[in-house]
Amino acid sequence: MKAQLQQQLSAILAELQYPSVDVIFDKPKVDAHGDLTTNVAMMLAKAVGKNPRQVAQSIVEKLKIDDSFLSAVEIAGPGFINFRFANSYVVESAKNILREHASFGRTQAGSGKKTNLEWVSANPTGLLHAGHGRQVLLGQVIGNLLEWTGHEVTREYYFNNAGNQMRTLAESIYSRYRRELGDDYPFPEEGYKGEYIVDIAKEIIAQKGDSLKDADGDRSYFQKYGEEWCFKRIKETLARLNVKHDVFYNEDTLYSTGKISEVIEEFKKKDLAYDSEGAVWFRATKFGADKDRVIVKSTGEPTYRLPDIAYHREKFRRGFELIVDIFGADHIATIPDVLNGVQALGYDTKDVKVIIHQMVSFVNGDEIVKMSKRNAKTYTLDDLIDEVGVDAVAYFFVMRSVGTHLEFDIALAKEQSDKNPVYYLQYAHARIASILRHAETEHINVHDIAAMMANTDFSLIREKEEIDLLKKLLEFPELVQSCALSFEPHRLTTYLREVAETFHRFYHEHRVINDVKQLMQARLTVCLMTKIVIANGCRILSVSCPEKM
RNA sequence: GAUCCCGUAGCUCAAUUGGAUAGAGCAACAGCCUUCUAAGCUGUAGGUUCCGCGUUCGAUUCGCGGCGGGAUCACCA
Repeated sequence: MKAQLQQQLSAILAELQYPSVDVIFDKPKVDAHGDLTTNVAMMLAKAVGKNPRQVAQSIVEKLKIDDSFLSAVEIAGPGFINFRFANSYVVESAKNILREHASFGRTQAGSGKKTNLEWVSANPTGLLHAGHGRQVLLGQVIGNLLEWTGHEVTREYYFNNAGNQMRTLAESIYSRYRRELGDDYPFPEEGYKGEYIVDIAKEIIAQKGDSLKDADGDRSYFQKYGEEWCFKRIKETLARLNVKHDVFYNEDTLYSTGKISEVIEEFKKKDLAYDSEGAVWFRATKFGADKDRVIVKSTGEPTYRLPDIAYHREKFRRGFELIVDIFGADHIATIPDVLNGVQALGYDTKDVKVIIHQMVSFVNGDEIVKMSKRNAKTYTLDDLIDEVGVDAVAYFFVMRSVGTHLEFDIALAKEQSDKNPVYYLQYAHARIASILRHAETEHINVHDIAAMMANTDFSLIREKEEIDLLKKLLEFPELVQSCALSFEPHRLTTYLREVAETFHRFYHEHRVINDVKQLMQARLTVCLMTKIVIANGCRILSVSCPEKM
């Protein structure tokens, strides 16, 4: 429809010898302005030397409209041309929802682009805390959106099980181990204070007793044990949220295969790196940074920048055409260095999309929930899931745009009432399911979609609330596409809320189960279409949609 | 001090990526259940979109300058 109109309008512009401009359609906010609007007349007004409404008039006069598609074309406001869909067009289009059902909303906008999505990537030195939830769910939903738009997505988790942090982990466990055995052993200055360290130490005692007491500085057992313990827990937490990574990429492979030294040499050859004070420096100032950055410490160990750069290069080498990273705002400083490094190696950074989300704060009603790391008792993501449930966690973490700080109200999230937006959405789905169950007692097989289509007289779908609802449902594929391409999953929650709202209004105005068999059938079909869209949307959101509440 | 993000109704946030009368949810007030799920619906009230200047037919959106909040500025990741 859009494409057709676009073509026709472009032809008219040419015929009128107006300069050619892109004909773009928007969906007006206000119902009175129709279903599609274009601002071409305003764009042209100046060049043509006429006022926008006159320009619009001249265009509309040439327009041939097919009234099975459009019921009205109007010039409005400063010079908008507004189009209103005919009901028959809306209803006809809506049949696609039934035809495609579980795939309705999928498009090929990504045209099979090989995409690497990296997120979570927490090192196995501890548990995921509640704040990690935002990243976990953002990545999950963005991954789903990319799949729904035809990207070929590899979900990846990058981790480092060597270096400082892991040594600290081992040292922390060892210290707790000795203390649990009754020794007065010092706890490392920057050690991990969480109580899970004590749990790990106790497990080791249960298995090995005090046999590791005099390890003579060798902490490898503790490190390995700690790493495996933490990773197991992290994966379990992710699994509760249905998050599953395809690849766990170990930073160490970058060393063992020589990718790190390769980058250093290449940088030096290009005069992008130099030795000084016993360290190797990256000429970040060449890319506008305020000072150069160390990439290899005087101890010989690289800083995080170097492996990050090598890692991104490997992503390109592995054939990915789109590379998506999700980071919290606390990592913001590292991004320019990595991008500059990758660019210096000859790759186009426009194929790297870095999504930075702002931090999360937790409140419980009026009370601020602290999750200080100094505190031994941290609030973990598991704790949060236990408290509010998987669905609320999934929904709440993506319902705000990534650029804003997210305030997560635990009291609201666990409230099973209309205040809670998750329940509002799920309730709409359950309500429809309930209606469909009633239909089955009327001997209508609502699961046989082909039969539903065949038995429905679509011309009976004509109430305003029904048409409004179908229009809303028909926005779904384009919305999914737009959310995916702009990496803005929160807009999906906004949309689904509107769907639920539009459905409730329809439900309130029109009785579905009624004595007029044909009318009932038509309305059941509308219900089924709505159910399909809500279910598909929920699947993208990783939120369940219950048949009963 | 520098860099990045944010500033919209009492609170939490949207706003189709520059469009028309800035919208939802909570909270407040007033209505609607003998009938498919009231976890719902309808209505009322609530605004100098932080301030100023600019760009243009048109700015919450873009640019510049302030003010306020957050994050980051390691030979930690």
